[in-house]
Amino acid sequence: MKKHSVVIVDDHLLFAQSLQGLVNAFDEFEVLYHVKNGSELIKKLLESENVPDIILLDINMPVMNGFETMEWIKENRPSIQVLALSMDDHEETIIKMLRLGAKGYLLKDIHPESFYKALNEVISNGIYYSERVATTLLNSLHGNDEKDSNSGKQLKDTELTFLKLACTEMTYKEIAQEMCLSPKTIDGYREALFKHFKVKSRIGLVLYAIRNNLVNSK
Amino acid sequence: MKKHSVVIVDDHLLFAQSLQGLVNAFDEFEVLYHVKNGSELIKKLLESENVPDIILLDINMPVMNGFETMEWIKENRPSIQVLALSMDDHEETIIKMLRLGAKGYLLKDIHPESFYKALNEVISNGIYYSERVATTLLNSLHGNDEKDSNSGKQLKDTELTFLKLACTEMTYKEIAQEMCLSPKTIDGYREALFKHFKVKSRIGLVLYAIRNNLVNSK
DNA sequence: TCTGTTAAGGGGAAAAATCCCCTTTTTTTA
DNA sequence: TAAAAAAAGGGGATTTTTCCCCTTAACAGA
Repeated sequence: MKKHSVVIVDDHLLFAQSLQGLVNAFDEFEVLYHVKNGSELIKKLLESENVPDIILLDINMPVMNGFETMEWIKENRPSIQVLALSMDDHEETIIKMLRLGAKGYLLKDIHPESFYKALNEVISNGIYYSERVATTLLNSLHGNDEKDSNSGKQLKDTELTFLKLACTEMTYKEIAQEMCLSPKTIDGYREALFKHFKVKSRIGLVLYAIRNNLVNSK
Repeated sequence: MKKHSVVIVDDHLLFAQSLQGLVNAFDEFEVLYHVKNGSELIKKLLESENVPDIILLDINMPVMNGFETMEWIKENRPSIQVLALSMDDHEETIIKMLRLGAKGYLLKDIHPESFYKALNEVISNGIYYSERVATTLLNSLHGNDEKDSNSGKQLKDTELTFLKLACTEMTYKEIAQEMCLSPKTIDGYREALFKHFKVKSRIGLVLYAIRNNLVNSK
């Protein structure tokens, strides 16, 4: 029987290498190669006819992150099953990734046996959720989450731009200039986001944005 | 020849498990066990006479993080060589960990061969630095780092307390009450930290603190 | 075409944050 | 032990931030 082929995309070489060992230890799977980021993946996919069955995709990577990479795969290699693989258990991130077309979302603290199960399920059913992810999504659906229930409506471009600049030492006046809008309009965005995220101050906004990976904090 | 024994402390089970496979593949090393956090490590160390040669210690963990764990090891099992193992390449974090007694600092994007080298070096020389860590430390010594050159003088307890509360939606007035100090004193801390970190606003302070892991952002 | 919605922006005031210069009391240290 | 440095706190002014209520124009759906 032909083994299912897996590609690993993760900037943590040590992790990628170790994970490769783990996957290769499973009878049904084998790792074709692993790469450090989205750009490298695309290069490899373009230059090789050997299309993998599964891509294990990290989200936080330098150069080209998981979201951008996922978009490219969806556009150009829609037949590949993508499992997102991240330490980030924030709802915004999970939903964003699944919306982009990931077939499952694994947290890096997953137990190796569940990982094996995930690989198999994504091959047979085309979908897998880890338990904690499922719980998070359920909470979201039922609105049981104080802070995270806002993830439904996604931010408009202009709001996101504002948010990014708000996570900066700029004053609102400077942000307004940067965005070529009136300070009053900026104030409107501010108020909208405060309500949306249920925060009380710009500090709260920054913390929320960082915790939910809406801006890259580092 | 007896193999050198290794213990892995990391909350990412998948990583820990994979890494265990990698380490066991080296002739000279074998993994005794791996645990999810500092508390579990201590429990294991206390109930077993089998003292490991090397501990691979993650820093960001729930329950009991790498810093606290390192302190305990230094106090109670000083003969064990500890290699910190983190994704975090910020100077503050590296220096803090090395000050606490870690014998080396590995970044998780390290190449597996360097990892093997690190294990060997820490056994033979009792010390190892990955290249990027060494570079960071050199920059620090030569003061070539705009923002990070302040890592030398470390914060006083009271300043750190203030900083943590500043990374919160509390107003300064509330922080003052919480710390049982006059708002004016708090204002003094604020100004001192602004100068120390070369930031212009409370937002800047929060960003700096998060980026340098002075507070735990998540 | 009427109507509801949304983006953009204004007025104005209260509350926080920022800044600079100063006093008093401890604590260090030369 | 006298001088220096550090810690706690005050006065007061200027900006920024935050809030609430209102107007106008564009636009989409029934």
